Amino acid sequence: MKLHNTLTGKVEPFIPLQEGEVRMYNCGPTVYKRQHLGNFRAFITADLLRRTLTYLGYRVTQIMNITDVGHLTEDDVADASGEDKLQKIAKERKLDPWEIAREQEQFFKDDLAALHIPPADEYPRATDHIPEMIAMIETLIEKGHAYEADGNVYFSVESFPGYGKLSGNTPDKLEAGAGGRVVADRDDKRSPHDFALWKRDPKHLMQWDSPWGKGFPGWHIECSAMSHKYLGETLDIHTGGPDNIFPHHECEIAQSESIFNKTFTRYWVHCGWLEIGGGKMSKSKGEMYTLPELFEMGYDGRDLRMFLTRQSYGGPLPFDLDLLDQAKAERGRFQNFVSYEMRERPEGPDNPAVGAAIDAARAAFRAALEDNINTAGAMAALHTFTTEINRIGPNRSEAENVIAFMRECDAVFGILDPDGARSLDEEIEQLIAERQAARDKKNWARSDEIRDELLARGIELLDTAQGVRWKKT
RNA sequence: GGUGGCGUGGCCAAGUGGUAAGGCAAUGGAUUGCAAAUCCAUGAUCCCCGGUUCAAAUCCGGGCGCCACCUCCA
Repeated sequence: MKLHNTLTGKVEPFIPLQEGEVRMYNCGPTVYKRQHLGNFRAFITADLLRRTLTYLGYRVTQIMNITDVGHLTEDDVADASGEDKLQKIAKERKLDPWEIAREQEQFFKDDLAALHIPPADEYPRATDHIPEMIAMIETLIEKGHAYEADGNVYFSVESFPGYGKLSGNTPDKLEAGAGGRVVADRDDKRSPHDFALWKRDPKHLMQWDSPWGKGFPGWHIECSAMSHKYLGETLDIHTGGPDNIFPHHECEIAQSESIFNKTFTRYWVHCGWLEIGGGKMSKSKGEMYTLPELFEMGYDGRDLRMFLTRQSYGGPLPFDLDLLDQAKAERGRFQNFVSYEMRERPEGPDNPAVGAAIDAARAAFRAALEDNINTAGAMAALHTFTTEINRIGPNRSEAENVIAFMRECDAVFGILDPDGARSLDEEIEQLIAERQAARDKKNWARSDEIRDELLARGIELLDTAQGVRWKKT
């Protein structure tokens, strides 16, 4: 298995700290507003990693945080009007921020389920880990990495020489390249690059007691605290969206490594942006789609999975409805293959080419995944496979092996509907029978009339060599 | 200004030294009562200009274009 590591900028062999076991932390959602499709690219990437590692035989422990405390709107230049997003929405909706956080957390989990993303081992909430964060901040102060200023606590970036190793944004570069954007307008900070560990703001709706008075934690410390609690001092994998690289993950490294004096995360994995109209899909910009909106338009969770997984996770992914249709059509090809082409196959002589094709496809599939989760390559292997099998025309038992293999691969992609009990109501069964009778009499007009009627009701009829088949559209 | 990424056929996209996977769409053919599905066939001087090499989409240098981060953001 090879993975692209943001820390080195290279694809490198993945070797977990403990053989066969992977400890993975995923930066989760900020629960103040419904997540949109772009957000889910990061969560699908985490899911894909977990599924791939599991497929390859690793035992994976997966932790995803829930950021329910909200972030500082202006981490560096917060002032009296600086407001937390959660708090802002709460005011607008005249609701308790806790209520919104819990409601949005549930929506998030609903959306994960709709995307067929199995739950992580834990979804720790930031607000449930305030004592752990405070303890870490105290340690940072003791070790000289942080300082208090009037109820605020800041991390001193210059106390950590490794700052910038993840993103390339070292303090000198930030200084040189600031372009007027880094402004030292907070005089209680020793350096404009220092970031908040604990904030004092009487107007803030979520408040906790601390050694520095009432206040609330800075954004970055929660991930250092929770990853440590659930996964230990060194993580194998830490994931997130591209926006997390700087400053969030850079700051996490500074905090955790300053405390434990050891590598915080061995492999940093970040997905690329989901782009719409040439730019990123973003909560703070207008154009975006939530899952319920897309379901309303007739796409289902597996179509969205197909769209989000069919190309490599690392680069930018353009989004528009035409591309989503392309993905839906591509998924339809696989679904059709397992649900119809390979069903009710006739008995017949064995063909050794079928087993050989499965072996070859499995090897190609696995090799692609091991190469930095090359999903496009793995998909291509399956397309080549299905075409070859369709050409061969396997017998009944061979077709069962083919389906089993496709299901095996789908443990990674999660794009195939399980063929549950397939039944139609009696009226429809009767119409199908009536049409068959009409066809036997070559009454094509009546036959086509029934076919059109059923199509309008979402049942598509297909006349095959094995008789009439139907599928839901 | 700094940092990171991207530029491959109509669309999407693998491939990072040996002469371009795959999907979507389109067209023709086989099959079909007609369809659908399926199978077969058809398309690329890999952004530009130099250079290295027997050999470059792939390495090096220089351009051009696009995106993002540096402020909350997956």
